[in-house]
Amino acid sequence: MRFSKSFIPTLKEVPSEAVIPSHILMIRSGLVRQVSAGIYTWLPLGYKVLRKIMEIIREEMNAIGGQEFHFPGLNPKEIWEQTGRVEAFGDILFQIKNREYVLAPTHEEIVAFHAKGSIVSYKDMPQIWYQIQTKFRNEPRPRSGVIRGRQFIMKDAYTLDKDTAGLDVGYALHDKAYRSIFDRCGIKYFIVGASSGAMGGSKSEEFMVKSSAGEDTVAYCEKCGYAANAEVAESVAEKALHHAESKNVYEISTPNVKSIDELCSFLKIEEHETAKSRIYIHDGQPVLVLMLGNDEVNETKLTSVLGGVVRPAHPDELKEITGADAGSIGPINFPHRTIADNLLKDGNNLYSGANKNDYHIGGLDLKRDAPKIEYFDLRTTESGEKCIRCGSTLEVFKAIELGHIFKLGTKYSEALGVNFLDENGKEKPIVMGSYGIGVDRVFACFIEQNFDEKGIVWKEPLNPFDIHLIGLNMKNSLVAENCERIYIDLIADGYEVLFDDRMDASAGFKFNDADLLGMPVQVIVGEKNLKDGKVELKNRRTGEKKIVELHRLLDQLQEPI
RNA sequence: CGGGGCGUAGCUCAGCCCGGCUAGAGCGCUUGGUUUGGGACCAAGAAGUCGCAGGUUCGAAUCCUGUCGCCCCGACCA
Repeated sequence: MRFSKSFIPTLKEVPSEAVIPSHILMIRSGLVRQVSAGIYTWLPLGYKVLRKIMEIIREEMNAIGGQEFHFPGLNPKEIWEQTGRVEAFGDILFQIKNREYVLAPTHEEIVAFHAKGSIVSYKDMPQIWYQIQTKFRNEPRPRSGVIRGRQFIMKDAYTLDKDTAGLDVGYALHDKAYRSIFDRCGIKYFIVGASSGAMGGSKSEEFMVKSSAGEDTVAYCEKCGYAANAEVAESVAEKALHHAESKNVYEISTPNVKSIDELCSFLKIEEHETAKSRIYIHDGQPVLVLMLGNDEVNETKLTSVLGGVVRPAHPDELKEITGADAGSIGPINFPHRTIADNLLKDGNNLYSGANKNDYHIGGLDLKRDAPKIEYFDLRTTESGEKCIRCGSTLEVFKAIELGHIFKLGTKYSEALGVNFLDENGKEKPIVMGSYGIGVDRVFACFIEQNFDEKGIVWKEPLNPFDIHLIGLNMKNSLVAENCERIYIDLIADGYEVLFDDRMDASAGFKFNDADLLGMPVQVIVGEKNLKDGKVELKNRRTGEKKIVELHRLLDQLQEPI
């Protein structure tokens, strides 16, 4: 493709609306343009890459027996009301003003609609139905470029099975297909077991990419692959000590000591010898939550342990409940329920608050002094702690969800009455699975993982072009003529070539555009080398250059630069 | 939805606090010329209802009120 005739609007300056690298580079290199918050146009070069991603997805979905559909984006609202999801999605669901339609944020309802009355026998299953299509969600806050948009492209697939054993098979096939898809796209990802949330259903896995632009926090072990959402992640951490000799409880005056840090430096003790108290209100009743040292309470774990509604106590409630302000609260003589983190079990000679302002206690023996205490895993996992599976070091970081596979079960088939007859002539609801991939996110994540200070660094197979042919000074007839011939030869040899044939752009301008656009190989044709019958090859990723004989160009391209 | 920031030429931004000639710069664009191995140079030029509406004032990009949009943090997130 000739650059001079292409719409590739590159930008020298960093667009003000973009913050993360992929977003900045997608705009600067003319791949996308924003139309409104969370709404983007894919420009030709970007759409070319997007099509490559979609084609990989298509191939892998077809390989597991998937059949491609094209479901409507516009859905009757009625069908969404039948599954209760108008309410479940709430404001996220776009609703059409002048007709009773909604813009589909996903397609379980429509799949169930088509299955109903058509998939009527156990002999009709299994089925794998999928599509690659635009989805609409009224996100309250779109962000990070195409990573979270109000309109985005999703590959969504659905399995229809007669029983859960069949569902297990379909789920495993998708797990395999997803690994192939992300592997082929050259993306570094990991897999997290997750809760299914508002989709309904049981088992699910998320395919994640590490990124500071991510919306989930996960704990990950590089060595064994253990990965979990930080809300549920477990780790091995050092327990509180149990000393042979248990001291008696004694009061210590600690004026103005409010935090564990201050307590440690005031008493010259280790964090590990202290027990921190936090007060929560659980269904209206106070609960003291005791943590070892400075460990943070994981409120998701706390909520799942307690059930019901849990919130931190307000500062003015603390005094009323404990007799002291935050910083001096402790478990001794606390008149309400007390729960503690597992790490504190059997701990003794601990320091904690005295429930009296400006006083702490020493010699706390939990078994002896707070016998009714209950122990649970309540702590927030932090980077550097040990993996519960292999003992290696865990890392905690932000991540982007690229794909999600669910075992839905019969939620939608029951709601919409999608039944079949089994081997015994008995009517049963179809068992469904649902599987999504954020196609634009694959694109953005690839860039997040493949760029440098000059621009994007594409690699096979997503690169929009194989070769960026740069003609320096196209007004020089020697350069122009040779470029034209090279361009034709490269295409004839099967390469996809972007030919920078612009007459008026200076050399430096072209070099910088080429680095920004990031094709894997640059073929640089200038008067200097051409006089000796040579051209230059540059490897975009390594920056390495090689001067080669023009007549040996095609051979040289076969070899690493 | 809570907190913060921004809206002036196609892009990046200055001017606004402290109201006052004809609203600026760089990049980009047009024309002509000179250049051509790392974002060239000279000359001439086109281009803005200062987001929108209302108000205060002799006078508003600038002050006030409202409104819309965009970005960031948080909440939310199949």
